[in-house]
Amino acid sequence: MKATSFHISTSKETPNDAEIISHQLMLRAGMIRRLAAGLYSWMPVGLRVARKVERIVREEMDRSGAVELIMPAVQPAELWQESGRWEKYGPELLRLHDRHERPYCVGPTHEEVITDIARRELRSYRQLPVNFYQIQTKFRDEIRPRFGVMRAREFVMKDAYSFHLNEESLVEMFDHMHNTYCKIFDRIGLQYRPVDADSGSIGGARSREFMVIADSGEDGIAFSTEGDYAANVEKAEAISEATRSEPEKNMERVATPNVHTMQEVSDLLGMQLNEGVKTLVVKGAEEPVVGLVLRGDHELNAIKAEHLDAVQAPLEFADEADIRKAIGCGPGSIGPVGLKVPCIVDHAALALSDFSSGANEDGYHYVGVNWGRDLPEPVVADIRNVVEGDPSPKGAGTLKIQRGIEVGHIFQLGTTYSEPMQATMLDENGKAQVMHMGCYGIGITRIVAAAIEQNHDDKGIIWPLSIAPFEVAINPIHMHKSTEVEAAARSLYEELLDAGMDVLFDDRQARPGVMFAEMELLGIPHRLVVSDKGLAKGELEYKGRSDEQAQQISREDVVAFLRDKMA
RNA sequence: CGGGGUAUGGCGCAGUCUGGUAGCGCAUCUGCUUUGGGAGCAGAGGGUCGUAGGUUCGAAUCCUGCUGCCCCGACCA
Repeated sequence: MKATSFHISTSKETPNDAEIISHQLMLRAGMIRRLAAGLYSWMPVGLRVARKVERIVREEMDRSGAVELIMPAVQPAELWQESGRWEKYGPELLRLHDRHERPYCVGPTHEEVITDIARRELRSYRQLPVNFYQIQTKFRDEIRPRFGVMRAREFVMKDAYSFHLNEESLVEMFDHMHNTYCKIFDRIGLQYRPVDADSGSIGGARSREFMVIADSGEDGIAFSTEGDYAANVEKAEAISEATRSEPEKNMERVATPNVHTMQEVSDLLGMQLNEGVKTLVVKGAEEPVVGLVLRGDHELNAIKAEHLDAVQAPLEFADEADIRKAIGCGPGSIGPVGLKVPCIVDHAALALSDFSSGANEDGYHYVGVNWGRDLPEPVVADIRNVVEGDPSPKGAGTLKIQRGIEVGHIFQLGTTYSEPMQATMLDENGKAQVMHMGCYGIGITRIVAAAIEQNHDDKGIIWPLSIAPFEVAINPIHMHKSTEVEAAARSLYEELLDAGMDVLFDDRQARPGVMFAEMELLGIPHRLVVSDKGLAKGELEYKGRSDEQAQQISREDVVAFLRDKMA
């Protein structure tokens, strides 16, 4: 590609509404342009990257035996009513009507459509297993789109759906896709980690997320210092603490006027955060409210809490009026002793002795509280987020926590969709069986942003070779003044094209400083400089994007040299 | 949805408090000079100051409504 016939549009200034580095650099490099909240145009440079990601995903999916198809973006409401998600999905589902006032939605995902296809197309177990995939634009009406294409409303996803005679076959495919995903992220060149995950609104039994490690990630991931245990913090199991010690103190009621937060209470009582419990009040499934008791320094895990039968899903905190009505005091003074509503206690809180808690009376707390003695042994559950240093749930090692960006997610759906939508086929005995399903997603456009989060410096993007918009940039110095430089640059360009390389020839007559700065901002992995000085010696200058120093190479050996660099 | 902020040329901003000819930097265009790290000089083009209404002799500026955008949103018991 010649720069004069391409469209490069870079900026020295950082747009003020871009928070994270990938968003800033994508705008500065002219990869994307915002149209409206969460809606972006992919400009030529950006599209080249997205297409390379797609190509790798497509090649590996094809190699895995999956078959590509493409389904409509707009889907009839009936299908979603059949699966039950028309009601369940909520405002993230963009709903619309056609001219006949028939209801439709813009697909945020395609389980319904593919299940409809499967029940029409797949009649015999002999056709299974089969794995269909597509690379297609999705729309999710996010509450708060942000971070550019990282959390956009419209985005490109690779989604795959597999169908099976039985669960064994599904598990086999799940493991196969797990491997395929590892190959994909290895090929792209990302530092990532597969983790256990909650399956969320998609439903189903087991799921794994593929996380790109980055401090700006929206998810926490917990992993063991020993062994291969890794899980999303949403899902990571906080295992029971050591048994508690014997009571030494008597329970006492103390005045704690005008203190509300756990930190204030602890400071006033001269205790550590982890020597008391806090009680959060949420809406119950049957009772109006339910108390959740945690050790003072721990955080509630909303996902775990809403999986509890007693707790309303989705999780919602009780407001102050509800709390006063049910408990008789305001938030800030609630505790499990004498609590008039059902309560569930986290393992770590249960392991405390002589602890502090709210007294269910405004302005008072208890100290020296002990389970079993001062109040009955409670219902216990894992309802907290794991923290660094927690023991690994799989035995050896302790947990560490990193931030990650979710770029892939694979699920064992089982019969979550096939059952309500009656997707059946005949088994070897001629009996109708409900098909088992798996589904497998990769955020194509999010990978682009995630790759930048992981690979950049103060000059700009540093693309992994596999997804760079161009592999090599040719920067001629004073080409418009030197016919030698021009001729050499043009023949170099042709030679590299013939060698199958993806070349950007900067034939714009720009000053050297401008060319260098732009090529670095764009993150092109390899740079060749053609100058009179070098040509006199039969040399070109080479610099890798993250090299400290440029080096002189022989003009003759350039293709071999680059091939070696790209290997 | 709740809270906060913001809206002035393509981008980044000043001007608003204290009403009186709409400005700066980047970008763009022309010319000359320059040429190995986002050039210099000279000139040019481009803005109904988000929108609707109000106050006033006069509104980017004061008042009211609306809209867009950005940020934050149990972590507290």
